[in-house]
Order: sequence, then structure tokens, then C-alpha cells
Amino acid sequence: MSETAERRYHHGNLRAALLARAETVLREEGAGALSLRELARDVGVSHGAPRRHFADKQALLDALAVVGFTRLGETLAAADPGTGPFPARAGAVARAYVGFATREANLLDVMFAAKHTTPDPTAIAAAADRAFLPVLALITDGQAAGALAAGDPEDFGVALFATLQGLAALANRGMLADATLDERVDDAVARLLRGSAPR
Amino acid sequence: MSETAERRYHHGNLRAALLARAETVLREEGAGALSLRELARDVGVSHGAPRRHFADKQALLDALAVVGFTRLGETLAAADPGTGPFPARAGAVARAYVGFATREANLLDVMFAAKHTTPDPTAIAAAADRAFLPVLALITDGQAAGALAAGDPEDFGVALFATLQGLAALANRGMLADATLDERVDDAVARLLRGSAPR
DNA sequence: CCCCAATGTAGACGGTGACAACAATGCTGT
DNA sequence: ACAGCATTGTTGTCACCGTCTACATTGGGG
Repeated sequence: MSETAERRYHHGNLRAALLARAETVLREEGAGALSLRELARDVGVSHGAPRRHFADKQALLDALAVVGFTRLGETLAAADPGTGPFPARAGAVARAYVGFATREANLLDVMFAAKHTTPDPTAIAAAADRAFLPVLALITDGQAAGALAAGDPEDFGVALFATLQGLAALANRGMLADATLDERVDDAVARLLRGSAPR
Repeated sequence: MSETAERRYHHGNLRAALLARAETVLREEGAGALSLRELARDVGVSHGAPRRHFADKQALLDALAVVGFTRLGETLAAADPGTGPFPARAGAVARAYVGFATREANLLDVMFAAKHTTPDPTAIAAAADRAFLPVLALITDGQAAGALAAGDPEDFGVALFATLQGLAALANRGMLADATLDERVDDAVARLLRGSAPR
């Protein structure tokens, strides 16, 4: 438990240390730069050690994805003021999502990578579902308040999520002037809300 | 020029052969399975040969991205009937885009990967712009026909593209029941059109 | 208190991308 | 026609990676 990283044989919480370091490397250099061996080196452990905690590299990536969805869920939940007009709440959450998606672009790539198959595939899906729960609740509120047409909240949720995910993808690929991202979000969400109002 | 792939010293069009083989591997096994050495083997050439045509692996990926955008452009152009009510045309193009995006999911990942930096970054961007030209024209038609509010066509274009890209991402990640993808597209596009009509 | 399961180490293997030195080829100008 | 040269392939090498196996060190539970 010492700060000075004395090398004892048993690290103590290698798994957490590897994940933490991996998250940093991921943020700063991208998923391609992640190497189990280098992570081990960074953490001061032999190259075979990570294997005790992650069966293979994909397992590490999957664990990162779970971390990412958890963080995302917190971000979304915190962004919803909980009261006020629905469009304002939706806009706040939308901007929060896109903000997360651009701030943590590399993490997002890992979260939505297609390759998840490692522990049980459900772990990541469950984390993702949990992350979006607050948004579903928000949509239900919007329907109750008469801002959204009735129906399965997931219908609107899918459309909203798709829009935001697409905008984030555009921004992360540099296909949007960054300065205008929030405006794009506001514009797209406005269209979606108009098109989803009760008729 | 013989069919039986006699091994002469100079392949003739190694670059095209490598790209073609890479496209197949990409489609069948994903970007992670792409290996310059294996491609060289497949094409019957030494492991160092690809280097003459692609400075590094990223250059190969970038070339694949250009191919992808070209193919996408053809797909989109072919999907627009050119006449008829705007919503029908837009729906057809939208379904075509999502169809391409799911059929060529791995290629799409390469096309929208963040890492493009290789030859001049403009090559891919130019190919992308070209691919979306027909859609911009369609939007202009829609405005002229009174189906869309006036304004910069790119505003609606960005919103539309973001929506479709997001839906494709959801589908490719298995977060959508595949059977319902087209319905999701129709629903989302309908919302967007309603929200983008002149007021 | 001892033994075992968990955790970390050390070494090896095959594969990869990148690079350099060298060989074959075909195009160009004369 | 042909010499010379730029292009294109080849071969060998290097460092690195992920994975696997055999072994070492722990610490905690019977």
C-alpha cells in the first residue's frame, strides 16, 4: 500500500492498475497503441503477469468498454437537470453525450467495437443498458409532459441515440468544424423533437 | 496476362491485386485480420513487395477507404430514382446507405477510422465528398419541391447522415434486431423529415 | 502450521511491420 | 538496337507483440 511502488512479488491489485494505465494510454495514443507487454512494463510487472487477469488482449479491451459505459452512464445521469422543459433537458443530455463521445473518442471506439466476445458478451451489453437507463426515463417524462408522441420510448431513444452517435462520429473524424458541434447537436435534436411531437 | 498466375518477377499490377485481396479479407474477417505479409503470400509475392505500393499498413487501409467511398458513392447515386415524391426518394437513399453500411460493415469501419494521415489526408476526404454529392443534390431538390425548409442543404444533410450512420453503427454492433433495421430507418427518417419541413 | 490456490516470473515460439541491401525487369532516349 | 536507369520484387534482419508453458513466490484457509 506504499506510494513508492516497492516491487513486491504480488502487486496487490494488478488488474486495476493495468486498467488504469490502459485507460490513460488509450486516451492519449489510441487503441492501436495498447500493448499488454508495454502495460506490464509501465506497471512494473513481468510480461506474462497480465495474463492472470485478462485471458487475452480482447478481454482487456472488453473490460475497458465496461468501464467506459459506466463512466458514460454517470455522465448522462449527471447531465439531466431533472426538472424544467423537456427540450432543455433533452438538449443538455444530448450535449453531454456528444461531449463524452468527443472527449473520450478512443474509449468510445473501444466501447462500440464489434469484437466483444470475451467473458460473457452480456457484461458489456448490460453495462450499456445501464448507461442509457436515465435517458429512457427522461423520454418517458417527455411523453408524460406531452412533448413527445406516445409509444415505445425506445423508438425515440434509438432515433436520438443514432443521431448523437452519428454526430459524434462525424466530429471525431474531423468531418465537422469542431466549433460548431454543439450547434449541430442542437439543430439535429430540434429537428428530431419537432418530428416526434404529438400530432 | 495469363489466368494461371505464372510467377513472373514483375507481377504487373500488384497494387490492384493487393487491394482486391485486402477487400475480400476485410469483408470476411475484419480489419484486424489484415496482414501485409499474408496478403503478399495470398497474391504470390514476397513479404517485402507490398512496401513498393503502400508505404505502410495505414497506407493500405487508406487506399481501401478511398475504394469504399467510391463504391458508396455509386451505391447512393444508383439508389435515387431521380423522380417522384421527395420522401420516397430520401427513404430509398437512406435505406441504400444503411444497406451498404451493414453489408460492408468492416469496410465502413476502415472508411471512418480516425487514423487517416497517410498520403495527403485530402484524398479520402475528397472521395467522401464525392460520394455524398448525389445526396446533396437530392436535398436541394427537396427544398425546391417544398418538402424541406430552405437553408444550407448541408444542415439537413449532416442531420440525415448522422442519423443513418448512427443506426448503422447500432445495427453493426448487434444492438438492433436486424429484422427491424429498415423500419428503424424509415421511422427515424420520417421524424427527421417532419422536423425539417417548412413551417 | 502446512499445503494449496492464486499470482507473478522466465523463456520460447510463431507472426508481424518496418527497414536495408540486392536482383530482375522493362522503359527511355539515343 | 541497346545501354542505362528507375521501378518493382526478393531476401534477410530487427524489434516487438500475443500467447503458451513450466516454474517461483506468496498468502490464506483447513
